[in-house]
Amino acid sequence: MARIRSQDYDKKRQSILKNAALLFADRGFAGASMSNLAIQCSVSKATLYHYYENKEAILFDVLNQHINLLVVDLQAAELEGKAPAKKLFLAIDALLKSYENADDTHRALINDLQILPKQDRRKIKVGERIIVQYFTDIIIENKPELADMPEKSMPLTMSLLGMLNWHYTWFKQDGPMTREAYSKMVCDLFLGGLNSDKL
Amino acid sequence: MARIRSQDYDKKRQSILKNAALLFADRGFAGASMSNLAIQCSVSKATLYHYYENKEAILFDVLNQHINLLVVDLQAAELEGKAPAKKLFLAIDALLKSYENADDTHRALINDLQILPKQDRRKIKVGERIIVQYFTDIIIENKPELADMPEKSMPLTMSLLGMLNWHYTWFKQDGPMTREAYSKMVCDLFLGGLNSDKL
DNA sequence: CCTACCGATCGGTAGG
DNA sequence: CCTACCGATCGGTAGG
Repeated sequence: MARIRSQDYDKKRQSILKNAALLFADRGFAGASMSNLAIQCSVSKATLYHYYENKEAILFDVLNQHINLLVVDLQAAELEGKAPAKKLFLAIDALLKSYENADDTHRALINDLQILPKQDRRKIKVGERIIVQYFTDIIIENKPELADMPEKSMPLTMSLLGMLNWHYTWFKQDGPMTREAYSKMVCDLFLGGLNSDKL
Repeated sequence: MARIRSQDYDKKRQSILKNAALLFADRGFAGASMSNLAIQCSVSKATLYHYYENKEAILFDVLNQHINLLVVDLQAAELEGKAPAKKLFLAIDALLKSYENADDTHRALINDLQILPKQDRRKIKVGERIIVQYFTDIIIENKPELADMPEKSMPLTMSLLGMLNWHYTWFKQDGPMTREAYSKMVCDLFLGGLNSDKL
């Protein structure tokens, strides 16, 4: 017999995730209690345990869905046949757009990933590595001689990702610069530096 | 009557701070208990409350000492009379060197600053703003027309600080690139981009 | 600076 | 006999 699930099972699960990400980002994993989360979700604590085995499983799902969405959004960028510089801009912009409205989950990833047991942490890191490789490949397309210099291409990739991953700490939605304008600035800054004679 | 302090009062206080930073970075502020900390410091829990009024006061001191040291180390860099590009390199290198052995406090700053009450948070942010201004001034020295364009210089400064503040997530002490070599790479990358015709 | 505790709240689970 | 929950409370531990 097929098991029957509540009509809004997925909707409720997503609501738990959304609220958990907010709480984890706000107070940290340990500081966010299951009671807090239950109230935030307008369900009983027991209901949370119906959807998730324990608190850690919620954190894992928050981080896993976040990293999966980033990968999907990046791979949805249509780079095929574009010039290398254009590809870099599109990739940067796709990542920044994916970060939009995901500040909470981004914070949770940065702050709380290490709390997960090794096994789970490794699964998240697989997604992170895909993103790093994605950008490394585009950077190498822009400067082919880096292909055989991982000791240079790695720090360069991490520098680029540093700019993008730090963005949430200072960017204001209603500031003087749009997300897309910042994508362009980062792309120009990075490529300008990459192609200067010093590097 | 003057109160008498234990001979090693300051030494013990620093030991508490050092261990607290480690615990906060490892488990987050809420996840690090005063009991954990007492054991880590080989003192009783009551002793901790002899040195600090409460748990938040320890966090504040960790973050405050960290940010103060960063400011001091930056201001100790001898920039006087150096060329603008050289100044940028020296400032970047001073910050990265100051981060050395301070990964825990850096993590605590990123993850747990928001937990402090507004008043305390503001005190820490004063130090952060000094550092941002310090780099902005040097960037403007390297590209004077940015002086009247804060809507451009601000994102540029934050991009540079993003690279530096993200460094701890991937840098390995025994990796192929030294801290100083990375300072040089970041400096060349940033100045190369800044002086390219696109920006 | 210690042991011995407190009010409260933690993550998780019982019966129905 | 199932699922999807609820009110109440478990044994331990938190900050103080």
